[in-house]
Amino acid sequence: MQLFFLRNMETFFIKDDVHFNAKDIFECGQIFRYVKKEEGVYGVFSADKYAIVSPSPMGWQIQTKDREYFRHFFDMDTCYGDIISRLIELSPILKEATEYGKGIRILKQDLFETIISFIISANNNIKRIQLIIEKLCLYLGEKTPYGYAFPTKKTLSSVDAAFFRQIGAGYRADYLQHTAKMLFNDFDLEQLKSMDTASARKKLTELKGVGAKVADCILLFGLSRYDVFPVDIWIKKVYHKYYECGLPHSQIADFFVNKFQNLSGFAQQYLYYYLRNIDK
DNA sequence: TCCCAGGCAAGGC
DNA sequence: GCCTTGCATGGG
Repeated sequence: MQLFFLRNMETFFIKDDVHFNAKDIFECGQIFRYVKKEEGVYGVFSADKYAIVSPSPMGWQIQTKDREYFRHFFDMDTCYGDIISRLIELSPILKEATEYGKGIRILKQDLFETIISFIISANNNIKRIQLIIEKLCLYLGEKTPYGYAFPTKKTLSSVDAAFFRQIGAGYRADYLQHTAKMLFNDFDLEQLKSMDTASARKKLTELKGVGAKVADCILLFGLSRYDVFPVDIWIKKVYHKYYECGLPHSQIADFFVNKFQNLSGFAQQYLYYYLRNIDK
């Protein structure tokens, strides 16, 4: 096993835990700025921070300048074993889904980056989403020794829609331009943290390009709200394959939140990852 | 050529 | 409220 050592980086280890697996964490669809270096070895960016995750004889090795940030980022204070057993009690299919994706952890991502990234994600495929975000960082992000940071609110608000079109954002260019300006000028992200989930969702949908599904992704990955269930094309397949199927699209999220309550976000991510890789 | 991708906004009813 | 349509782009 080759170890990747970086200068000026601290190292910490996550002792062997079946509920921590780099592949599951990064490839389950929750995050776009990661690079697979070799089997089990990933570089991951969050805002202007960076870490390398690799398996080692002492457990998962995390190398970073921002140790505490990434302990929090990887949600190390949550016991995923408990969550999984409770989910299995709530719905039988979660037994297979959590077995398949047992190494998933829901990352605590940078809020601004999450908003912009998931606006780009709408009606798009993951490869292209990653490519567009990569260009965003390359052209507007600060250069660091390990790659480009995500652009700041100020920088992102200073470019026009033509820039976003040029990097391939398509019709989302206007949403991005408008929302970047809103977030820099008069939209207070901090207030969202003290709002209840329903109010925060309503507030988020005031942003251009943020509808019900994107808002739920922002709440889940950027605000650590677990009483949400983002419904995209894959979750619709889950719904029709494993659950009842008489509800209109707009009520499917409520159906799942009613079932999984404050574990909905976890359930959603296991089911999404499972169906995307099993069903294709 | 058509269909699809972590949907949204706008307009019709 | 729910449903339909148009929407940029690149890959299959």
